[in-house]
Amino acid sequence: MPKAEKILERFNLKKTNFRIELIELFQSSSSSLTADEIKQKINSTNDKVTIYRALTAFEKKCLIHRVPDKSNLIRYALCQKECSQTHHKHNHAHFICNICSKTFCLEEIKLPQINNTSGFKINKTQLTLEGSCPTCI
Amino acid sequence: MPKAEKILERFNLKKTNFRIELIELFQSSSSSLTADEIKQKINSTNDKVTIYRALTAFEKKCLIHRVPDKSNLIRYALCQKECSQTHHKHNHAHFICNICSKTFCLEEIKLPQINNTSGFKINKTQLTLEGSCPTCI
DNA sequence: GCTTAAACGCAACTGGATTGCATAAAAAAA
DNA sequence: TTTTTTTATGCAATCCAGTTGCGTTTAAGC
Repeated sequence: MPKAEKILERFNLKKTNFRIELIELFQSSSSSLTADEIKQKINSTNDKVTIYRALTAFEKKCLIHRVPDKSNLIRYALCQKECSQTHHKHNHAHFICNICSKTFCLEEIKLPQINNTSGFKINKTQLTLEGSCPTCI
Repeated sequence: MPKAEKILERFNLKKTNFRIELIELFQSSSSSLTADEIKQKINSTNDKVTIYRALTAFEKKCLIHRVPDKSNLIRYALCQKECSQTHHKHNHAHFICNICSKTFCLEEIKLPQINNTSGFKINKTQLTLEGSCPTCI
């Protein structure tokens, strides 16, 4: 796994302490994160605005991607290597735990191939599973 | 299709003008609805709180179900006959139009069968497609 | 070191959704 | 029909995740 500093460099982002910590947090997390969870886990004195802006910047560079959330929160997970700086390419399912509400990327479950149907032009497919995660089972 | 009054009766809900109109609106809508869209389409003088509470009541009775939304709004669509008063049973995909932002239920696209995987217990599967709907294509 | 563009922090704001509580209206009971 | 009970409604206030403006700080390139 590439060092956080290297990643920021590659994406032309400044290496601030907070952003380095943020990338490391994503790398060490098995599940996705909300702004609030980030604030708690990093235990940062940073303003929430800083968190939101970092997330927006990371998303724009295709470093992280939004994942579904039960309570309609904005939730992010680290992207795979396949994602370029301009295009997200995800072909995996997402899992939402109904007990702890965390969201996980299930790389091993690939998306089904759905073709255009009755006037609908399909550009993107998303598969979201719900249940209990390994820790809550 | 059952009359709105009959439905309210069956679910032990009072037959108020607003709730009758609301059910009829859902029945005549090809796509799902947000609280705001409902207010505009019914052109009601009703307070937004009344709309939210009606939606919550309908959802509890399994008369409507939540569907995904791009902007994290709460969005509902009418349930199928298979839904009992206590359990939702949906096996169809949802489609989000990236142009008009409406969400549609695609009854003809069935959900793939996904089995439990590496410690995750799967209770529910959701398939969300994105692209352009027939009107926006 | 100096410059500049990106990142940050504070405060105020936005907007969808929720809560409390008093009132109105529908359904049930008398 | 009248009374009682239960449910639905309306208004006001509130909540809270997320955003915007703007002045300040800091990293990085010269």
